[in-house]
Amino acid sequence: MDTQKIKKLREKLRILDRESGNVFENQEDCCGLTTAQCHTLLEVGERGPISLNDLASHLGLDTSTLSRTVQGLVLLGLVDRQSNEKDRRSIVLSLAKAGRKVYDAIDRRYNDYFGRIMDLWPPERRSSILESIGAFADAVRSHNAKTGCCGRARKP
Amino acid sequence: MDTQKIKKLREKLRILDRESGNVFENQEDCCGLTTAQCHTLLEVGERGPISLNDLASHLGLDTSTLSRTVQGLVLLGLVDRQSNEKDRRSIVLSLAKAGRKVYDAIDRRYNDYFGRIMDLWPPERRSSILESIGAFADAVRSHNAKTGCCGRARKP
DNA sequence: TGACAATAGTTGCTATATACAATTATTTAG
DNA sequence: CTAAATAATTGTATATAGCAACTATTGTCA
Repeated sequence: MDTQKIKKLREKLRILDRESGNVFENQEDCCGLTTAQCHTLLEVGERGPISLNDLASHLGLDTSTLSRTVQGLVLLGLVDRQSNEKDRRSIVLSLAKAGRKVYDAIDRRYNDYFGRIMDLWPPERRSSILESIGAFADAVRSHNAKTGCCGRARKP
Repeated sequence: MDTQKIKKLREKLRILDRESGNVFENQEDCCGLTTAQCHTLLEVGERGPISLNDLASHLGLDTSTLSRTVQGLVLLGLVDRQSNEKDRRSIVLSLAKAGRKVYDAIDRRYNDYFGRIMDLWPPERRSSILESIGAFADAVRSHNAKTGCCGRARKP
């Protein structure tokens, strides 16, 4: 494929990374949480109850890193950390009551933010954009998985 | 717009962020450079000669952060840092000869990587995906700029 | 079944990346 | 000409991350 187009794509991806990466990565919009805490809380909300190990895989993080981030959320009373009775090595993470509230607030803001952007286009255009981004993201992921190219979570 | 679709989009964006963010963010593929150095070198290659200030804006970084990253690249002999004779407060960054070589190597790998992904689809599909990602990235950027939503580079 | 391997999580250590505040040198404005 | 503004650097602090070592379990197989 034409190198110029690829370079253009790379530039757009950089823009997307910078611009959308920075959205809400500030304490006001993340309810006083740090970026890592915010991501972790959202992920627990979406996937919980979940073990630390599984969550680390989804986030592509080392368990040691996540362990500390979770520790912060537990101390803030936002996440519950219970021992799994079926396998007492493992723990079960879920949203605490206060965590649910914070999750909902952040979730709503994210939805508003991206909703407002998508509303810039007419409906068919929206679907096409959603579809393209989805296809591209999936392709990148499966390509990485196939080639073992990157991301420590799948290296070994 | 439908909340479910927005949440799906957010998930795809997270995947994209994690997967494509991690591409080449390892020393083997970045020729022994750190992530920040790698990004900076690429940006100097694309936009140089450029002042530290302007480069920091493009990267959305504080000048102090970039100053240190550039310092590393200068010490490695990859970037030239010259004083601007028109305004002696400012400096002019450009690729050194060795930096050009490293730039070319990294650039080629990025192009190969994304080229291989785009080649998964037939040509019309490719154009549509490129177009969608471009439009979305631009929309996010202009939305952020308009609302002053985020990114320290534009906060003041 | 009993030793040894594998797994889940935590903690110690270190490196990287980043921002804000203060400082220096220079330029621009009033 | 002095004062404000600007570009870069340096001092300091924090967040994020991974690897290695360790503990506590669970699983395996001889």
